[in-house]
Amino acid sequence: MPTNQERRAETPAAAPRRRGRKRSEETRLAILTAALALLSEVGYAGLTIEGIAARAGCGKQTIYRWWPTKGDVLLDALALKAETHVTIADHGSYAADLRAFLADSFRLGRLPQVTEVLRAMVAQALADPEFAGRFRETFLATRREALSTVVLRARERGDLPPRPAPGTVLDLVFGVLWYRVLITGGPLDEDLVGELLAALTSGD
Amino acid sequence: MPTNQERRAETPAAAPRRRGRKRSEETRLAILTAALALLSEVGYAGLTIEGIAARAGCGKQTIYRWWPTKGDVLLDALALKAETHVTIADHGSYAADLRAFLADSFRLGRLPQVTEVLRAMVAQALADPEFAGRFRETFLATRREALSTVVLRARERGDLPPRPAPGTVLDLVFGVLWYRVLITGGPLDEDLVGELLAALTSGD
Amino acid sequence: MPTNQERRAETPAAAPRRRGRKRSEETRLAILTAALALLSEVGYAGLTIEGIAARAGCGKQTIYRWWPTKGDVLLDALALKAETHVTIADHGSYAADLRAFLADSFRLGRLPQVTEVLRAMVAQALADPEFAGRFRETFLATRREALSTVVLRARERGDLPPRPAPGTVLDLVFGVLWYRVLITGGPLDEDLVGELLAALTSGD
Amino acid sequence: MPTNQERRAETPAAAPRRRGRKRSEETRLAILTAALALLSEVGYAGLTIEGIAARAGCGKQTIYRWWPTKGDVLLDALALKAETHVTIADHGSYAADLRAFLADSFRLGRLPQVTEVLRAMVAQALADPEFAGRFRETFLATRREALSTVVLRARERGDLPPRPAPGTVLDLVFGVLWYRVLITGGPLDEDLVGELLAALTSGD
DNA sequence: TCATAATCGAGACGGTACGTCATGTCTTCGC
DNA sequence: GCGAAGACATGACGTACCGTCTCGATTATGA
Repeated sequence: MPTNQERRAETPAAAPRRRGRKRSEETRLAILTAALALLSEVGYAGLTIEGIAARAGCGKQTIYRWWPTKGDVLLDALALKAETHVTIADHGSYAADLRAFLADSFRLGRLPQVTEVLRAMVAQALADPEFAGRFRETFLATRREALSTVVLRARERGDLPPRPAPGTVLDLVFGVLWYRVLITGGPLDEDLVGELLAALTSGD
Repeated sequence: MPTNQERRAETPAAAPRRRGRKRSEETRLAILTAALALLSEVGYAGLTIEGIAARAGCGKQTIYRWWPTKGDVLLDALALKAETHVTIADHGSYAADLRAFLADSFRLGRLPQVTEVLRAMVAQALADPEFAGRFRETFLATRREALSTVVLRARERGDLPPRPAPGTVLDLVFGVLWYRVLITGGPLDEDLVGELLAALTSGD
Repeated sequence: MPTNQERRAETPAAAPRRRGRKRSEETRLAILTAALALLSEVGYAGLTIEGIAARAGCGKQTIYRWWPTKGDVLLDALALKAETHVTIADHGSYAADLRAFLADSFRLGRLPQVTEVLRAMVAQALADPEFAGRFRETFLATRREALSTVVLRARERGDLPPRPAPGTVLDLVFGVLWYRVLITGGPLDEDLVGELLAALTSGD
Repeated sequence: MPTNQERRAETPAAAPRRRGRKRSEETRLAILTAALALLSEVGYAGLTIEGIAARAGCGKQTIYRWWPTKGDVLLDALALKAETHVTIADHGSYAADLRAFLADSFRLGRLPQVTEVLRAMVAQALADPEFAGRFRETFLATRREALSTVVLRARERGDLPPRPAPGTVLDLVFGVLWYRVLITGGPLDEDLVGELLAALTSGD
């Protein structure tokens, strides 16, 4: 997952040398860690730049210099915290690939530390269209791409039911996932994997 | 849809006698109208109790007296604004019932005034667990109940595919719906109706 | 001491008959008592009409109907609480009369319940010129009149030193008294009586 | 007159190094000026922190950061506005010293801008015991000390009447002064100087 | 005896200011 | 020039009272 911390890089190729004191990696980690800790303790609404700075032992300006919003801090923090990769290896059939993808995704979605951040980022995205764009393009896009790979491979293999269309498959899968995470709090368990597989593969 | 404005009513049956000046219905409507207008103009993050009071020409206390958060104001405002009923009449088959339900729901979900409020209420729910409870029990519960009626009727009719299970059907339908409304902004169109019908009725 | 509770009496002689429910004496006493109690508990700054009404078990309007400010409530309450008369009987000499007057005044001024109210009324007078007028004309005037009687009697008797002038005597006596009550919190004791007598009678 | 603006200074000698942005002297003066202007326009009761901030063009927090109450703002503003020194030079006799002190004090006490602030500060002191302490220790103490110097010098010189005692002299002088300023609004004129001199020096 | 009228407790109303909190910007000092 | 500390203008928070205004329920005349 790409991070969004390179706000100062004017040109990606040139200008690798910048004057003055270098960015403190130590401080950067302190900020991300503090953000995650505070998110667990006080929730997204109670999370403040001021609080993160105090907890991280840094000045507010240091945060504002590198991240535009608290949501962006969390976006980076997520990459730090959880190994967010999911399996897209070829298991021989659409059903097997899909099962593996779902199992991986749900495993992550059962970690409270992960769902907390996910919920926080949606909250930020709902309040801030610019962040919503960054969120979609960095975080969401990689997830959709992964599942997309699985679906397209099934199509090539000739093993994909005619309906639902590939785009809809993505929306159905991520739909239930986010719906349970954001709204009902329902479980992401083996049952749901079975139900989804049934719904998405029965038309073959 | 039940509203949540009866904060003072201890017992629904008893206590028909309340002393003191009565609540001003005029002011109540002014507040709900102002909240909706401001939501469109400045978005949920920019919506403030102070702003609503100013626009409605009332004191802040009058809002705090009757609604605990700005989300609750919107919850009531939604009931005022849109006719939120969906069809659950019997059309003879599961597919027909489902198609009617989806058409109705999507029609509402295409109104920007409605999706604005829906997004705002989820934002509030993510930031405020107590509101989340009220939101689920008042707004979401009635939606789920409607679709539940359709599904259970199909089961009695013997017309419901063995999978997905009734509960999962609800999660799949509302999952895509909320996913598009909250996250991708994708369309709630006739195509999606078809895709959903295919996924939910193919297993028979 | 005249009270200021007759706000409705248009003409003192005529119109003794008014229709409708009579003023509740019970409530009036409850209000005055509550005001004094609260003054002791929370101080003048913390004293509110709302608090008095709650403590007295009456509506706010009932207070506003009869008294224009909380200071006026206290003005009436003072008459209820303390016997505020001072001796102006003739003791044969200016010095004796003055000593008796001072002893009486200081005795009252040593009661915390009395000084609390005095301080409160000055606070109100400083914030509210209209009340200041009522305060001067009702409460202060009677005090000054009493001492004035003593001084003028001495002049007739030929027993008053040429200086300070009668008006200044009043200002000196009440000056120290209020200064200690309002500002330094110094004692109103026998010593002060002696000092004042020395200063005011030495010129004879 | 010492000011009370050094709330942060833990030790007067140490801690010369403070990090972060320095206090804005410009803003400080704007606040004091605004407070005085508003006091004249709307009186002490109508004076609000919010109003001062608006007039001074600063945030409320900036006022709360440096002064605990509006009275403390005025306490500092007084030092800014009026040259509050009084003469305590040796004029050769108690009577001459006293006359000079009174003339100086009364001259200040005839300036409406000064009496306004004095009345305001007493109002605050009556409502707020903690402020009363600060008021006594900073403002009042220096006034009393000045007159005390005059009186004690007279005692050394052997020129002080046996009564009233030095402490009582202070109370008598400041008593009349405050009584006229706070309560009767009587004049602080040459007549009063004469009367006071007569009362305080006749016992020799 | 019954309408009229004033009072009472209660409590909602439009306001204003409170004192606090967090925002994002800025200035200052030390590394 | 980065980073900490922290002052600054801004603006919303949620609360407390203000003084006014209905309400329904009590009393009291006086016609």
